[in-house]
Amino acid sequence: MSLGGATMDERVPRDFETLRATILERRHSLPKRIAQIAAYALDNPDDIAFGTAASIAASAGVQPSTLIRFAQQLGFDGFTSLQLVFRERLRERNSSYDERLAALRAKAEEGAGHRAIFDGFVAAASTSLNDISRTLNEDHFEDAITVLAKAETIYVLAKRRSYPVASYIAYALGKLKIRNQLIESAAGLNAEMIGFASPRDAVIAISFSPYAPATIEEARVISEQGVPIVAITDSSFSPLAQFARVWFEVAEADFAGFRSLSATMALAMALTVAVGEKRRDTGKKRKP
Amino acid sequence: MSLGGATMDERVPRDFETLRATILERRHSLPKRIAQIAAYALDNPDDIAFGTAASIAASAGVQPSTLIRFAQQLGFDGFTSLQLVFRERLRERNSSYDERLAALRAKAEEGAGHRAIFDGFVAAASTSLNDISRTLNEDHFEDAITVLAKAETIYVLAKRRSYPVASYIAYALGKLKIRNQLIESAAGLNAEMIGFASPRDAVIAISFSPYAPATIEEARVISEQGVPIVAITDSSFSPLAQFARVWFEVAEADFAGFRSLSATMALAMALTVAVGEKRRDTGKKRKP
DNA sequence: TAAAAAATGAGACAAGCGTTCCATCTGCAG
DNA sequence: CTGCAGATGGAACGCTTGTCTCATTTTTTA
Repeated sequence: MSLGGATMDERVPRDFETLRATILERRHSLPKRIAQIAAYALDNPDDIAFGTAASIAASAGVQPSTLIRFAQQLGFDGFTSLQLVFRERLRERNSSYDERLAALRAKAEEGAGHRAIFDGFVAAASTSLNDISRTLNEDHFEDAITVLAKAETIYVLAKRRSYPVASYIAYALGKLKIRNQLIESAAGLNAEMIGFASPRDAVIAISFSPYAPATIEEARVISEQGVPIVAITDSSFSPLAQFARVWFEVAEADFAGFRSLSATMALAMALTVAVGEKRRDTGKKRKP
Repeated sequence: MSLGGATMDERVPRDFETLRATILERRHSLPKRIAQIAAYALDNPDDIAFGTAASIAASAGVQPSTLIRFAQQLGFDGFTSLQLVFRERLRERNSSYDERLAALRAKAEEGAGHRAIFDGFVAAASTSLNDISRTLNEDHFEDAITVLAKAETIYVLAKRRSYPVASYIAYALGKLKIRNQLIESAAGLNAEMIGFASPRDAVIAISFSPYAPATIEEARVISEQGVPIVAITDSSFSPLAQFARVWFEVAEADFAGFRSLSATMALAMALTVAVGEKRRDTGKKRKP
């Protein structure tokens, strides 16, 4: 009976943040060696998650038994249960973005207010940025810059959903005083516009599934003229990839049926500025 | 000697990405049971990191010994060494959002090279998203949705740097079958276009410092016609704010002189979708 | 189809694990 | 200084772990 009472008194912290708070709170009332471990645990949470009781105790400069007393003092029944909290923390942190996005999607679907919609788009954008910064192929990036920096005129080709990116690229290239041509024409003169492109020029083409047929067709024509294409698309099966000299695979997360543009946008900005920088450098070298 | 040769032949993947690539590459040449574990490992990397050989084998539906053969086939000398790679992955991924951002920014600032430019733009975009999700005023957001949902036609007004956002809004509104008009005209008929707007319509206007004079002027004219304006701009001193019924302050981080658009973009997407949703709901209520 | 080779399953085993127990030490009240 | 309770160290224990071995099954080859 009294044992049952005792275990009910001590609320066992099940998540890392609660545990952390509990430790900080009791910090000053803990015995010396136990406090020593407490400090080590908060400083090296990863070691607690992965290490063995023996290795952790050695690193912290205490005996393994002290480690267990520490766990018990916090209400756990042993080191193993305490370690689970530290492991769970790693699991959660790792998948937090995807899970958060999934949760938001579910929330938004059941109609949980407009704030959820906003949060969803922010989460989708963050996820996309995370992904691209992990997966960007640096060699492709360098190749693309080389191709574009050599071009006399950079043509920019994108329709529909990708069009905003194209219009931004055109704006930024203009600001950098790099000659460029956005392939769009209210008068339906795209074909003629493309006809002017030569192998000394280059194209940035952007298209995601479902690929705008016009983009694909224009990319085909322009690549047959020998103009090198730098493509931003969403998979190696993209019809755009086959025409491209260099292509980037960008996986954008979506929300409410609308895919983010943040990763594509960041890549586009980086490409543009890097090309500008490369031109300045080679310009200096030519006429020093 | 022959042993030395053997170990040198097999390059042991030390980081998770390499390991993943290796597995995917050999996927089809692996024995059935081994392939079974390979698939499980890529699907449940967390389980591999934390589980014991026995528990993982049970979850994957194989014998523990098969797990070890899998590890050896990849060049590891046992399950334990393979597990270390999966653990290292969690350790690295764990670095929190802010830490990662700081690392990116540091790299971008000190490190020359083109990768640094890319990192810089990703960092700027992430920072902007962080900021906006902290500072977005929920009441303003609701007000803006109310104003826009009531509009017969939504006019979209933005030039230069903000134009990509406007073109995206127009695209998304179109997809949601919401009548809209992007205020741009190759023929210089903007004034006439604006003239059609009535108080039963609404405007989304976007402009950041240095404010495009045309945007400000058009916003002034259209507000004098009694058309409510929802503005996205960068400060309360913005000339756009004074004409607006509702306005949002969006602080975008910049890199290399180019400001991010990610926060503005996320807000624009959220506004658009939320308006679409609100219209569906009130539509249902009106004629059930 | 028969023989050889590769893959697999299942049990054995030593090493290392978390935990417990008890002797010793430390700090403090009387 | 003595007595005592809590804190600590270190050895011992039982159990689970990863790995190895070997018999059996499956696949490949001739």
